[in-house]
Amino acid sequence: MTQLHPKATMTTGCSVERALNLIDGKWKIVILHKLLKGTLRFNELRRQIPAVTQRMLTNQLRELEADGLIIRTVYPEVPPRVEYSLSARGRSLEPVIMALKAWGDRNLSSPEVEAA
Amino acid sequence: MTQLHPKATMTTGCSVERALNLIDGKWKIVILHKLLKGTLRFNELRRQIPAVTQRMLTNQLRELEADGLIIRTVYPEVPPRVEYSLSARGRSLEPVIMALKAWGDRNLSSPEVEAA
DNA sequence: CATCACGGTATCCTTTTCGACACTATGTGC
DNA sequence: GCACATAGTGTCGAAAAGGATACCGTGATG
Repeated sequence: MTQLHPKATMTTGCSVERALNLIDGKWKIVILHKLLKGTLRFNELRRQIPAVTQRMLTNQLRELEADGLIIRTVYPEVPPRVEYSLSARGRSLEPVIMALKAWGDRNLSSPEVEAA
Repeated sequence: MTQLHPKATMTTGCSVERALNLIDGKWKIVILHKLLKGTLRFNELRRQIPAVTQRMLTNQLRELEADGLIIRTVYPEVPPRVEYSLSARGRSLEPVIMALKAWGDRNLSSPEVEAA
């Protein structure tokens, strides 16, 4: 409540511009996409997105959490268990993510086709 | 033909990741969004997106052109006239852009609501 | 006792991004 | 003659993003 949106404080530009501010960063959409299929633990995400480094993953997850798009649940166990899941707001991005994925599938899935 | 995708050469990750590679950059989606409404000249774009600098706008437009998302038409007149319009590929991003805009409108248009 | 897994931090460093500013050529208007 | 508009380019430098690596505490495992 006290300060929900570190990145969403801008008021300039159209809603497109402001929305982009929430999902910039190389990995955010990818993370959200993975979480669409269900809750994942930190290292499960790491394994699903091999190209992301630990620091980056932490970083992006913290920003997503700060923006209210995901929920971070810490289980005070040993070894520690931390689960990430989409918030309602995060889940509401599903149409965007799926539209992007559909576009990627249509336009990028077979590069040799467009080279032909 | 010879080398269409400077940014699309990556093959790693899912289609979502690869699609993101084409539309990263702060302004690309915004530019595409403006162009959805019709052809625009360079300075018209600048005026519609006041926050972008001239160098950045040029830069992003060149990348969009190189990725085959927009078409740049130069009219050899004086003063020079250059028009930018969406290619078919660029226009195919419309669902993504509109989904993002819809989301932004729903989630970001009135920040005070979510603070309540 | 050493190692591993978990979920991170902290630090350093390189790369990329991006803004500010100056500059270009040409024709028109003042 | 000077400024303005068009559509940029070039250079500089600051800032941010992002990668590599090392480290943390704990409990189980070997």
